[in-house]
Amino acid sequence: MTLPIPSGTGIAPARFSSIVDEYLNLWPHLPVQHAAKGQFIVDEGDFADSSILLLDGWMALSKTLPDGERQIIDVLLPGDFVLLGASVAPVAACSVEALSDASYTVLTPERANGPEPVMARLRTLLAAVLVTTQARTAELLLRLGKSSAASRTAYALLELYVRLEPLGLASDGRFSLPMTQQKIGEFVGLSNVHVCRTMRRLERDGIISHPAPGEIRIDDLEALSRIADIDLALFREEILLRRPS
Amino acid sequence: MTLPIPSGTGIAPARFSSIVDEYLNLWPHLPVQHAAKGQFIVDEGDFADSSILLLDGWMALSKTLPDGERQIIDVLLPGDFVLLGASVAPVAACSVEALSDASYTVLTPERANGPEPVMARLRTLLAAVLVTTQARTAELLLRLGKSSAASRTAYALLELYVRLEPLGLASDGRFSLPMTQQKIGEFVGLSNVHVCRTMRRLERDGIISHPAPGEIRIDDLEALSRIADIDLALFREEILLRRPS
DNA sequence: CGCTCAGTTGACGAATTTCAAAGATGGTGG
DNA sequence: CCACCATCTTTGAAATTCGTCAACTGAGCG
Repeated sequence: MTLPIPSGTGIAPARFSSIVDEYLNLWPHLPVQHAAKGQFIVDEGDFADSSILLLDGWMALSKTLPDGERQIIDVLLPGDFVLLGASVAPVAACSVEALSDASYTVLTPERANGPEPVMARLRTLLAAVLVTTQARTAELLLRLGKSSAASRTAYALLELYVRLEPLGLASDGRFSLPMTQQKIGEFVGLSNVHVCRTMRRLERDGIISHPAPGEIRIDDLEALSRIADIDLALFREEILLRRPS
Repeated sequence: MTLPIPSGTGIAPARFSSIVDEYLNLWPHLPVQHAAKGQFIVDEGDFADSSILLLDGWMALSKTLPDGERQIIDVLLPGDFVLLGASVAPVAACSVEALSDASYTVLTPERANGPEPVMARLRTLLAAVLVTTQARTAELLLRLGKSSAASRTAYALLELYVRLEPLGLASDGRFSLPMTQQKIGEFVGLSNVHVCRTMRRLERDGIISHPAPGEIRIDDLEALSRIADIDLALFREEILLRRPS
């Protein structure tokens, strides 16, 4: 199956996850939408009773305080979807922003909640993706609540790496990261200044490096996991879908 | 419809939420399970491919770091459910602990993913409950990342109050809170000591009071909302289900 | 060439944790 | 009924972490 999806920011083309295949097989004629880097697709408080299925590129779910402080709730990668709202709860709790140029499609209840067996299988996958979304949000919350700056930063890099790898978007510890330190700070709950200090230290300690602007390489996965307080094997089980064999 | 559910810690009997009604109408003969205060129903890393629907009492989703620090990801109230795992992602990312004596039932995919219209309606409700769960987790994450101790604490009290009210478990700003300051700290990411300081200050400022041990009264909802950086009306829309009229 | 924006670094101050100890409170067994 | 125990709350003082402010650097771009 070939799709008219533009290449994103990845260093290699994404292998589509099973959920994207499933959904696009079911609805082959759905319009694919595009968003430019920096564009907001949804704003907090908007009416929303559907979901977004990300096909290519990076997006962020975020919330903002009255004083302008922003927190990124979750980073979305190809194959992820956001349950934005539902008919009895139709208000979006988060904004959705494109971190890179991105393409996506809109998933409505009618296109997923039908009685057909195909849809039942789709729902099984959707539930699984939801579970992994919750799992990584929980990990993030744990670190925002109880961990140091170093641990949070290490965690963020590790989460992204672990998720990018099965998509073919990271290899040999190296991946492109289309986020400024400001945005990384919004993700892990630190000031941009402190993100810089923390990452510099990781760099000086030989744990990560910076082969090109916008790219990261993890040189010592073991050490990074230790700093992030992560058991990699368990972590992968929690936030990745089992590969259909 | 009358159910053999023991009264929880509430100061008034809970009116069951629509989702509980719906599910129990659909499966009237399901065993209701009980858990004693402090008991863990699920541990992080356990195999899990089903969900828990809380009928009565309080539960907490939590995660623990290797050094023993714990973060409460979400507090569950009657009518909430947790999507613990799914067939392609069958590992529980959180532990589930009873904060008070509680009763619950187990919700499996077979009991929700069928083609029957009743199940489709149940799924609509489940999706809505999921949306509200995500909404409050996002609010919490925002505060752990970007807010002061006062704001976090105020938020926690407010979230619980707003959720308890439509269940008939809070009236006139007053509700019972079966959590020690230690646990509140695990929820909002503060040390028990600082929770104490912060709540004492709110008390001295006449914003909350403490009519009895284990009970809280919000005396100045307006002020508490301001401290928590919350727009109450919008907040209610995001974390509450629309009442079926 | 100069502009802007992201990253970097230092110095300082504020918020929170940790450590320690002293009240409450409730439950339990004598 | 009381004494004791464990647990929770409260408060103070010291130590730490991180945010803010400010200045400088470097890369990309018109």
